[in-house]
Amino acid sequence: MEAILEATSQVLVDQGYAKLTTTRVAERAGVSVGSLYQYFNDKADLVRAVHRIYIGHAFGALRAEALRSDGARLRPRIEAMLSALLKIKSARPALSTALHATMLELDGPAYLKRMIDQTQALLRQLLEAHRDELAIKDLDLASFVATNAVDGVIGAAVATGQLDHPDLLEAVTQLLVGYLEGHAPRG
Amino acid sequence: MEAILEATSQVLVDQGYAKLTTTRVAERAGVSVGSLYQYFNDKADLVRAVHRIYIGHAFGALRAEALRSDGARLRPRIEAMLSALLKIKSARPALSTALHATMLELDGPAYLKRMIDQTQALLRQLLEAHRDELAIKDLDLASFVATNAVDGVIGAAVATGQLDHPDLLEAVTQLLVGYLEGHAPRG
DNA sequence: GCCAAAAGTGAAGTATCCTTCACCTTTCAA
DNA sequence: TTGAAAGGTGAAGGATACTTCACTTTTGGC
Repeated sequence: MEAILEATSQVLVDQGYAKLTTTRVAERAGVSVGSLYQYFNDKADLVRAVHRIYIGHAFGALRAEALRSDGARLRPRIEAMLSALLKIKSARPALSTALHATMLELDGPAYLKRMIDQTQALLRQLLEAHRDELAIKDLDLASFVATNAVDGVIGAAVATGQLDHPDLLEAVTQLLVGYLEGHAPRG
Repeated sequence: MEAILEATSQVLVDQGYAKLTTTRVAERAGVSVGSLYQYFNDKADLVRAVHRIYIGHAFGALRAEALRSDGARLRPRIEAMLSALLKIKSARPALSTALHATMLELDGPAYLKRMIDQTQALLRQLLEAHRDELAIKDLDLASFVATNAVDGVIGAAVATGQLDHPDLLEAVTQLLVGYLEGHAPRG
């Protein structure tokens, strides 16, 4: 089953979901087509499983980093979390892009909503812990904007193969912290 | 042909690319399947055409807004362009999301690269015109980050149906301007 | 009114693909 | 050793899709 999931990831990365067939996955996994259906209900289920694992991994790392840096100032905490995120994406850049595209196709906007809600909740918790350092009126809006801004930048960096740009981490950190700390003046 | 393109958009929005068949498109357009192939080479070509038109529309509006606001300060210019962008997305929110997902599936990361390059170039021009107001070392990095941050936030807003949030425009403007103007202090 | 070119039609050909299931192989407790 | 349960196999069924092309309809210049 491990082999099946790995095969799915590989086919997804270098053929795309449109060309991901049960036969191809089985072939690459070194098992027969029938075996796929022993573990997964159908083709979509297979991809969702890969995605679930990947996402669990990523969120786990982010949550862990949030805990580990508890007590520190906002900026270093955010930088640590962003650094963890970059590290995860760097491990298998193409996979995260391919999974994103596939889930978008499979579950449509509903998928995006789930992702956004989850990330937003994570960031909102962080912001609440640092509420006194900030002067944010609408925590929900702020975490929504911050979450998706980061996601946009990092997603683009992954897709264009610039994850290892030496100044990326600093730039994204600055984007986030600058927004969060500096958006009071206009209030 | 207009009808075919519109039918494609509609099917894409409420069925997704996986269920977009030539038969369905022809049906909704009120023509026969054969007619599709008189104007387009194949199914993918059809979707690409819709996308091309949509993107041309969007970039045209952005460029126009950039010209119209020539001479003004950076912040109002950016706000004007963002406002134009929000207006375009508001017109057919589901379409922009559906097209994005489909092109991602069709052309993979290559599609993203093209989009990013185009937007980045547009923003870079703007930044160069205001170089004296800013203290940016790496214009490329700055426009990359800014571009994709905005794209991430607005894309998420579209997908979650929050495009009409009253404070969205102000928040995104602040995100962008804050990043561009305020990222010197660390240099 | 005529006719050739352009536009339109849709049944049929060809190609995959997903999924099932009857059968085979391995595992392992008794 | 035995035999039943669990795991694995892959050919075949059933369904759907893309694309083509011989044929019909419309258009528009003369």
